[in-house]
Amino acid sequence: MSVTIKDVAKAANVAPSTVSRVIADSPRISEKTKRKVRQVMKELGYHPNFIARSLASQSTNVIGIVFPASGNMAFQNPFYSEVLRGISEGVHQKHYGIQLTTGATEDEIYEDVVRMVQGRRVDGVIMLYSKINDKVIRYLREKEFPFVVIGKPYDDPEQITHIDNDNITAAKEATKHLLNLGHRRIGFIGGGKDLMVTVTRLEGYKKALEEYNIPIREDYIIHEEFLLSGGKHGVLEIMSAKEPPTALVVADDIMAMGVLRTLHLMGYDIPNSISVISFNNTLFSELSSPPLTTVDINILHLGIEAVKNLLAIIENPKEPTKRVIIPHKIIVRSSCARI
Amino acid sequence: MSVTIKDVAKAANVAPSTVSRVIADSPRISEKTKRKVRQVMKELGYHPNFIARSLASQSTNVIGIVFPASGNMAFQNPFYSEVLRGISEGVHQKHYGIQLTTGATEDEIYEDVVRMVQGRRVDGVIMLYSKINDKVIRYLREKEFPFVVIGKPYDDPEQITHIDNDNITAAKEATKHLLNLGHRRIGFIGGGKDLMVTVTRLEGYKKALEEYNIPIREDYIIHEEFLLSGGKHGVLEIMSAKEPPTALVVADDIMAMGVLRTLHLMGYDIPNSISVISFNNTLFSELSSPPLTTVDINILHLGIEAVKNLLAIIENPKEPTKRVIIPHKIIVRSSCARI
DNA sequence: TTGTAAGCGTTATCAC
DNA sequence: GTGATAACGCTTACAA
Repeated sequence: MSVTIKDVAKAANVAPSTVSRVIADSPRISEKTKRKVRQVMKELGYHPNFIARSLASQSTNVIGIVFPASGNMAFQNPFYSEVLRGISEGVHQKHYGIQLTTGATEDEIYEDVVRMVQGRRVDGVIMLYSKINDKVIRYLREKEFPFVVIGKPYDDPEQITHIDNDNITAAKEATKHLLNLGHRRIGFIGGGKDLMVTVTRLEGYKKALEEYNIPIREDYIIHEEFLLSGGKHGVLEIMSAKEPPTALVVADDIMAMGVLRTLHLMGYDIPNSISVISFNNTLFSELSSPPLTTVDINILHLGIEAVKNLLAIIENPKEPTKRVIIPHKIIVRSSCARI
Repeated sequence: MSVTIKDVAKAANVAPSTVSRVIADSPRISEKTKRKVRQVMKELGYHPNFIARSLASQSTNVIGIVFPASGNMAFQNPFYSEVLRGISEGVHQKHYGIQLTTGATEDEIYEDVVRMVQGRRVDGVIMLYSKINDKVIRYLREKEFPFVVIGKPYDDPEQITHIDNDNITAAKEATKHLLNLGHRRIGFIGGGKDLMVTVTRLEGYKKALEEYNIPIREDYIIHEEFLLSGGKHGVLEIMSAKEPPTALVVADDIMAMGVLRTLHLMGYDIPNSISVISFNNTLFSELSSPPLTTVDINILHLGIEAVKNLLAIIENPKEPTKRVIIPHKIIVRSSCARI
């Protein structure tokens, strides 16, 4: 039906292999032949069949993107749109395509990845999350399939190329920001305990308190989902302590939106009766009232670097393992005040 | 390297074609053979190579998603995350994969689509936007390639299967909502003039005014980008009219966020000194202050229906053209008041 | 019910 | 420099 390499070969009076070489711009073909063949390709409206090429060359020029499994509500979080934007940018110049997992549960996503990998649909994979004991990662490592993770891998981080922020330091700085404003009763609201971002940000929070010789209180540490509702539940719980905190470190912007709103409903005035600092600097933090003081983690670059490093691995499987740290920066807005 | 259909055939003492038939669950194979072959597949850890299958069967089980070209800032708008969620949901059960365009400009996206289509990488395409004189649509129609559009096609809408809201009626109702609250000076802030959502929503706005015998004022109609900044510019312009409007119809939530914020900075009190109604009912509208009265267009179902209809076309190219209208509903919050 | 063999459209390995 | 020809891993007539 559609025009193939053979049609071009016939019309140009050369062999199919020659046409293939012209496509690959092989230096072993004379300029004259190249010109002729290209001319014919244009006339006939030839476009290479990538599927056939993939089968023959054992590579697809497509990379797979693995989303986390929060009932697919993950999409709600602008973090993913933004990181996808970065990935698109990185991938586009290199003429790679991207394919997404579509599963909603952990098992479905695992199946998606297996299908992508075993089905030879992709040349490599970018993991958009990192959690403790993840079977997807285990699988990818077993297969020795090219992949990078955005975030800090739980097992053997020195053996897995990953793109991350220094979340421990970032959280430490965020907490110190509060400390420096005079707060001493500071709470932490994070996502699931098994998510590495939560783990590392919690660690930074604890370190800051330790530096100030402030004892860690378990009732000041709450884990909820990275959703609006998670923020709501978290704040209800944490503020029911006998001595409620005067400031909150919230591990995610969207969660912080829930926190802000609930606090407001409870009658708190932000930042005067309670301060809130959060993470990610997505559009939400700019738009909330009051605008959120938040840690900008440069999501776009997480995506861009992920692609860059994954492609390096794909092109050279012996590429040494790397850890890339994207710088962060506290963006001071109006959700924190001196106590 | 990895286990193929031949390995399975050998191990199970059958022909490759038999294995192939077992995979396809052909009724012409005895249960006994099926059991045996499946057993061997499990033992050997066989997984079909989709690329090879695609080449042989001339179908990929992948659909392409085409994003609009607003310098890729489109991702900023939760509309796309949400519609993608719907698409994922629809696609997943059918075991289809999704591939995204990654281009940022109109030309890049066009190239992406051509590569997807000519490269036989996808079986069909979902357009996530609709604009006047779009070369992507023209190309898809020329090729007679399966596609559906989310939104109303500009040319020959009766010849293109599309999933849409009744945006004219929706905008009419939104405007009447304002009219019923006593407003008579009502402005419209929409996206680019070439976007069909803008065109249809503007039309609905005009119709409502006409019904109330209110003359259309050109200085009350503004076109800006569907971005935060678009809302800001739009409101600055519209409020500089000699007789500024007392109410605004804004064609998009995120734009409305910009409108709200700018209005606030200008000293307006919403909804008491000016009312705002918008569209889409994304998370933003719930979180803004005041919460936005907005038209819920059921984005999730736009995505789900798009997939359903596209798959129908892929499976049966003779499938009649359809127009699917997803119901809308005004969600009353706190951004509109009686004048 | 199962096997044989010819594609699917490329790339890659030999020759010449 | 260019041309045959054999993969790549599967599907699908056509035979048996």
